[in-house]
Amino acid sequence: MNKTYDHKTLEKEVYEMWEKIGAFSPEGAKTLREKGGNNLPYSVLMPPPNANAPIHCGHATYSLQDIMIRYKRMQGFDALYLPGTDHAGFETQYVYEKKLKAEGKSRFDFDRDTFYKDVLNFVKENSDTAINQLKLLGMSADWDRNTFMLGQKVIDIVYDTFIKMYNEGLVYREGYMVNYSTFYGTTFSDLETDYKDSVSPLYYVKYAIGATPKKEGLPLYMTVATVRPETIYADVAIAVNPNDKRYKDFVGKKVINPLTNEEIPVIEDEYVDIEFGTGCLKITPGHDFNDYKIGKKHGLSVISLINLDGRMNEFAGEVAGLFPSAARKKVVEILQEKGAIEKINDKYENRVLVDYKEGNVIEPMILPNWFINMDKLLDPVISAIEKNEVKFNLPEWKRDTLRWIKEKKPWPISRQTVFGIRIPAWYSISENPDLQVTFVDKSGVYRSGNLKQMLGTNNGKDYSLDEIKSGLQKVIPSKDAKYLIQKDSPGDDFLQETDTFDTWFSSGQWPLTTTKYPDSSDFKKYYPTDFLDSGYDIMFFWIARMIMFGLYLTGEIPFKNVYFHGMVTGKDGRKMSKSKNNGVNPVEMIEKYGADALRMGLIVGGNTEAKFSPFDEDKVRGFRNFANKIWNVSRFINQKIEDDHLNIPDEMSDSDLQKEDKELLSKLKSLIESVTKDLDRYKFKLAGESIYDFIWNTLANDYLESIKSRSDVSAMFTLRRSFLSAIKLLHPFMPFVTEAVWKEISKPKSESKYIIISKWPI
RNA sequence: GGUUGAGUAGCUCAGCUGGUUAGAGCAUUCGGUUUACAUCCGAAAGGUCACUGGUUCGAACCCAGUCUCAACCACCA
Repeated sequence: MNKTYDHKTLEKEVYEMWEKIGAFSPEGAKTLREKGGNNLPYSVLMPPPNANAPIHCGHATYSLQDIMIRYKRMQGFDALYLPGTDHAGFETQYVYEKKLKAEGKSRFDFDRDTFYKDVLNFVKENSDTAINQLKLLGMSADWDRNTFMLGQKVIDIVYDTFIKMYNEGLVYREGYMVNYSTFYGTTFSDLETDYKDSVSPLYYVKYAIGATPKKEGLPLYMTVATVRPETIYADVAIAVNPNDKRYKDFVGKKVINPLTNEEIPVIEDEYVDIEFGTGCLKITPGHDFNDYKIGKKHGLSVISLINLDGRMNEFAGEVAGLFPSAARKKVVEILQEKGAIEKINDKYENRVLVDYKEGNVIEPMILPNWFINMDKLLDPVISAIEKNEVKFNLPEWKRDTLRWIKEKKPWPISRQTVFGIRIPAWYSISENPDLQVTFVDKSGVYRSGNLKQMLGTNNGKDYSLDEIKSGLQKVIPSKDAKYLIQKDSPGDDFLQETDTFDTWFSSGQWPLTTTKYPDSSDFKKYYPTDFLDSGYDIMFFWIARMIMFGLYLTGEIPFKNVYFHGMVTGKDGRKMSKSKNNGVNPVEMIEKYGADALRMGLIVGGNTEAKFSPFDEDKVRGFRNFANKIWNVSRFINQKIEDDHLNIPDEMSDSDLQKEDKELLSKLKSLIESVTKDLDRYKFKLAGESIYDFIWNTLANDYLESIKSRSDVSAMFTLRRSFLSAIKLLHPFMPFVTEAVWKEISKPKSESKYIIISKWPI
C-alpha cells in the first residue's frame, strides 16, 4: 500500500469495479451477497438532472440519496436507486437556440418537427455529461434502468393520464392571462419571470364625466395615472377605493374613455390604493393581472389589444399595427392634442415584468390555455399529508406544502415551446374555419394567417395542406375551437395542437414513468418508493404534483418520506453565482480532494437540513485528510499483524480481552446504535460526525496509540474489529476510500469480498 | 406588504425532547515528531449563546417584545 491515499486512481478503479460486478442493481447485489438478504424492496428516485447540462454543487446533495441506498443495501434490502434525466423543455430549447443564434439562425427558420429532432439530437449528444459526473460523485444508481423524460414509454404514460383526466372532465380549455413574450413567442411560467427596475414616464390622463346626471359642483373629469396609455383602448372601468371620500359621489356614474369615446363605469374595489397616484385606477382586464382579477370579480368584459406577433390589433384604433412602445408615443400625442393629459411625471420609478433570460418585456395577455381542474385531485393529497402517510423531514415543510395545496389553484398546463410533449388534441380543419397557422413554406419563408384562406384559391398565394402540415410551426385555434382528445391522428382533416405540456406535467409522473407503470415488475415491487430527496424550491411544482398524480392513478402515495435539503451557497452564505464569484465546481473539487471528501464536506461539514448550507473548501480539505487517516490506519493494522506474526481469530470471548479493549468495543457498540438510529431518522450530519469522531479520536489517537507496545492478539483483534465495523458505518458517506481499504485490509473469512454488499454492523 | 427562517469562538456551523464545565472543522499561538499518517501529534488561547423581560429547581433551547440579516411569495397602477 502507498504511504498516502491516492483518490484520483483509486476512485476510478473502485467505481469501475462496482459497475463490473453489477453491485448497483438489486438483482446484482443479491447474487453477490449470496445469502442473508431480506428480499424487502427499498427504492429511491433520483430527481432528474437536466440531460444537457453539467452538474452544479446542488447535485452533490444527491449523496444523501446514495447514503440511504448504500445503507439499506448493506442492511440486506433489495435497494434500487432509480436514475433518469430530464428534457427540461424550455431550458434546453433556450440553450439550443443560443447555439442557432451563433450560426445566424433562429427557430423560425425551421418547421417544428425538424426543430424538435434537432434539439433532441443535441440533447442526446450531451446527455451523458450529467450522468458521468454523477458517477464521479459515487452514486450507486442502477444506470441500466435509466429513464429519459422524452422516451416513448414516458410519452405513452403521460398521454394515457391526460386522456383519462379528459374523460373524467378534469381537463378544460379557456382564456387565461399568461406571461407572453412576443420576443420568444411563448408564455413563461411565473417562475420564469422577473421584475426589472426602470424609470418610465407616468401619465396623468383625464377621463371626462359622462352624460349621466351629475351633482352640482362636481369636477368635470377624473384623472388616472398610468404608465401604459396605449392600453386605454381596452379600458373597461375606472376603480376607486370604497373608503376614498374624494370619489364617493362618482361611484356608479360613467366616464368617457378619452380614446374610444365610449362610456365606462366607475366602480369601487378594495384593491385600489388611496395613496397612489390620484387614487383612481383604470381597469384593463386584457393586459394586467390585477385588472383581470378585478374585472372577473365585477363581471367586466375583456378586450385584447395585442396580437401574438406583438403588434396592436384592430381594437387599437389609430395605432393598430404598431408595436406597443411606438403605439404609446402616438397615443400620448393624440391625448395631448385632445387636452386629456394633465401632467407627466418623467422620473417615475417602477418595475417592469421581463423574462428571466434576457430581460425582454413580458406582456400579460389572454390566451386559450389547457387547464387541469385541481379541486378534487388535491383532496386525497391533503388527507395523505395530514395523516402523515407522506412524512416530511421538518414540520415546516409539511405546513408549507399543505398551505399551498389548499389554495387549489387550477393548473395551466400548456406551453408554447416546441421541445416537450405535444398535447394530444386535434383540431378539425373543416369544423374550425377560423384556425390560424404559422409555417415555413417550401421555399423556406415564414408564413402566417388564416388556414382556410391559405388553402383557398386566390392570387396565387395559396398552399397545399401537405405543404402547410410539413412546414407547420404553430396552430392558433380560437377560444372555443372544436377538438378531439386522442393519442393518434383522427384523419387528414385534423391538425394537432402545437402547444406542449408544462414540464411538470410529465415530471410530476416521474415515480410512475421510472417504475414503468402500470404493469411492470419494478412498479409492482418498488412502488411506492421509500425516500425522496429534493430542493425545497420545487416543493409545489414537483413534490405536490407527484403526490397528486400518484394518488390519482394508483390510489397510493408515490413515496413515504420526503427530505428537503437546503440550498448549497457560497462560503459567504449567498447564492452561488458567476457575478459574485463564489461559485464552486463540484468536478474540480472531486479532482482536488476526492468525491468522498466532497460528500463529507457537504453533508457533515455543512448541514443539508438547514435552509442554507454554505460550501467551505477548508472542510473538504479536512475530510480529504480523514480519508488519508483511514488509509493509514489500515496500513498500520496490516503491518503490525505481519510484523508480529499474529493470527487473529474471527471471534474472541470477553474474558480474553483487556479492560481497554472492552471499553473500545463498548464505545463501538454505542456508535453503531446511534449511527443506525440517526440514519433511520435522516440525521445525516450527526451520524457522519460521530463516525468521524470515533475513527479519528477514539480509535486512532487514543486506542491505537495505547496498544502500540502490545503484541497480544486481543489488542489487534479489538482494533481490527472496531475499524472494520467503523468503515462499514462510514461506507455510505465515503464509499470510495472504504471500499479501497476493504480490499487491502486483512479481514475474517466470514466477511464479504466487497464492502458495498457487506453486512451492516449490529 | 405577506410568510418563513436565522443571529452561538476570528470564520463556517453543530448543540438531537429544558439537565454537569456550551462543542467541531478551519484559522491563530506554543511545543513535539527519522512516525501508520507532516494530509501528523500534544497543548493553549478564544464565547454576556443578538438584546430586554418572563416561565422554571434549572434556559443557547420554552413564552412575549425589540433589533439585525436572509429567503420565498405578492406587488408598485
